[in-house]
Amino acid sequence: MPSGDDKPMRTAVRTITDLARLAGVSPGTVSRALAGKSLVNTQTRQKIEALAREHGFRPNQMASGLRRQKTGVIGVVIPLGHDIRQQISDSFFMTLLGFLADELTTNGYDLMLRRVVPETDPDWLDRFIGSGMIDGVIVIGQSDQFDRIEEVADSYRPMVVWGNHTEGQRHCVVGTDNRLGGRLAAERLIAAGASRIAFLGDTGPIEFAARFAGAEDAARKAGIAPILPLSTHLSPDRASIEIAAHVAAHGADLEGIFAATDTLAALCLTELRKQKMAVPGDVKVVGFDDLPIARQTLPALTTVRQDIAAGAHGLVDLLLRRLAGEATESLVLPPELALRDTA
Amino acid sequence: MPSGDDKPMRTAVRTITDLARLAGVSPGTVSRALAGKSLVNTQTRQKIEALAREHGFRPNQMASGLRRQKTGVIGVVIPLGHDIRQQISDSFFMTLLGFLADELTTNGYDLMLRRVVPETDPDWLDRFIGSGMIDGVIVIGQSDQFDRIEEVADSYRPMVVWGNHTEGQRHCVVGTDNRLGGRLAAERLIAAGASRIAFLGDTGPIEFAARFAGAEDAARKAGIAPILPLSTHLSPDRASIEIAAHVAAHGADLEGIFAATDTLAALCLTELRKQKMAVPGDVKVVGFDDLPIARQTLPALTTVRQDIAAGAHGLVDLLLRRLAGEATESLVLPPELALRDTA
DNA sequence: GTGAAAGCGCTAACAA
DNA sequence: TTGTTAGCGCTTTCAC
Repeated sequence: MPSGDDKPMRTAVRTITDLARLAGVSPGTVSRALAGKSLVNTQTRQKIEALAREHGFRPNQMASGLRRQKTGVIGVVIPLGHDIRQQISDSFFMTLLGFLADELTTNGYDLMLRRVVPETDPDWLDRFIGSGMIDGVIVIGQSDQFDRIEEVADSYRPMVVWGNHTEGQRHCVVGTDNRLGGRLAAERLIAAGASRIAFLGDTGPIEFAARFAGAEDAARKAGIAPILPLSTHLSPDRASIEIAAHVAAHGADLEGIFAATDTLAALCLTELRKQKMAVPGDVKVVGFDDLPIARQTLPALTTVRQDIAAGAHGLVDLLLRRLAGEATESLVLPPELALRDTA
Repeated sequence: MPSGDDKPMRTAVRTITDLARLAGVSPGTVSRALAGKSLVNTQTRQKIEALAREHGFRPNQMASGLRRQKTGVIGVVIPLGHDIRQQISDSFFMTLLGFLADELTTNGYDLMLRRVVPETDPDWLDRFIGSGMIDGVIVIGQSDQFDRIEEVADSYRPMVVWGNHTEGQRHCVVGTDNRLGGRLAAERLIAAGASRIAFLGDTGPIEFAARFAGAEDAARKAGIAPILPLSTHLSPDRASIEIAAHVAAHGADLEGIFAATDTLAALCLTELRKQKMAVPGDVKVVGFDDLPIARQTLPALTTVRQDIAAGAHGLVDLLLRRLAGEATESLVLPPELALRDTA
């Protein structure tokens, strides 16, 4: 390898002013040219673009943002409520995040991700919004922060939340009709012959509460015994232990289990197998979410599908509309039963 | 509800200057007070802090960033290579991302997430770095962009990459010793009695190539037949079909399968079951990653564990050091065999 | 310990 | 069509 420097040591072009000097025009013209404004001579524009490319120049987004009072960044925040650490690694949130990244990129926005623990930082939402770094915010999951979100929604428009829709709420939300989903799940269990049914999961979070309520609706309508709530945490480690105990205590009495998430359902199937209970023979199981894992459990899991891609699309679409000043309604997505082998 | 306005309509305090006026000091003093600098009178500081709290004021980060030439944001970029869309939702990347978010937050940084498709945007890395929005960048996965990353590393210091370490490379990388991991996997298969072994997955990506090479090392050392590479895509849909075909074509000849990822291993187990092959009786299987799913397959998956939390910690630690001007070595993490029931 | 003033890099009037 | 100019909100010398 010859020792010569191939690359000429050009003066670094770091600012629009540097580039202007090189092009023999004013900074304003460079700004206009690079921003694709119409009022620039084609030749001038081409010269500037060529120069920019040659020197790998890109306008500083912080400066541009400061001046234009917009950042081109959307904040995505995940409040970690009840179980501090588990939710984030929850496959559902992660999948949603992936779709969100795509949707935002497609619309020319960057994504700033923040995980917060409202209990230790009650100011989490205002802090994010007030940072001046984001043009709008998407909140993934209401956790136990419904009231805080409502308050903020009164004075801050560009916010959309993934979660449960409650009659009369003031913040714009996108989410599956959890109550209907819960009803579908329980109806399936009942149709498969179960009449002593349990709900597996914490009924505290509002989404789960709605799923539980939907199941109760179905039970009432069918005239069977009330749904038995069996509380668990969401982290796999704790949940496994809790599920084992629940199955040992109530397994013999149960004919159907409606798990609040597919993750819990999968753990439950493992536990039922360990305790020699046949699925769907002895007990039928229905999950919620339709994550990839639902196809791979044994037997394959019957579950309630949430359309995550549609959800992400809705979140971004509504947020952009609000950014444009539109007043938007919430979007409630219909769940759908994915019928497989456990019920 | 009474109709009166409880909240006094205060003049909005949006800038440090507004707050200065209220406090009867100069903007400079407010800046110093809020930044926690030592040279401010304690009384003045407290008055300013109280006022800031009362009005929910937070300094604008874009302005601060522009002035100080740093943003407090770290970019995390995921290049989507061979299979365009699948990798992101890959549970492994998502888990790593979760840990990264925590590590960065702990260190006072925000996280800007970007997914890029290098094929359609060859300039992906420079564009991100040049945006002026980030102080440093973490690249998750080398994909097929090894050379591009090497080039950039020559002139841009605050970058750390998750991926495979190659002798003599110039970019700072954190990752598992994939070759050693591959050797562990194959050695386990061999120890379990398999001597006709296949590698399931694309050997193109450098990480996977190293895993394959490690398995070949073990095969050579044990004097058994060379490892048979069975190529697949990573997206579950395509992979299922390909795996089904591979199993049908080669299943009878095989005693061991080393899958490039747990996700592929899980699909493979499903397929083997469908085609009535007993695991580990007829064929033994080892995965890679030790994702949560590995505990839930049937039989539970023997796999090679990557310590994702340690990886995230290393990435952030090295990046912060580089930001501080230190020259850092790459970090190669030791994989570990998680012995379960499939081999 | 505090104020005044300059300026980070960019954009958008307003002129020319 | 282009140049000039005045800031966006903040930090940081440099005086006092």
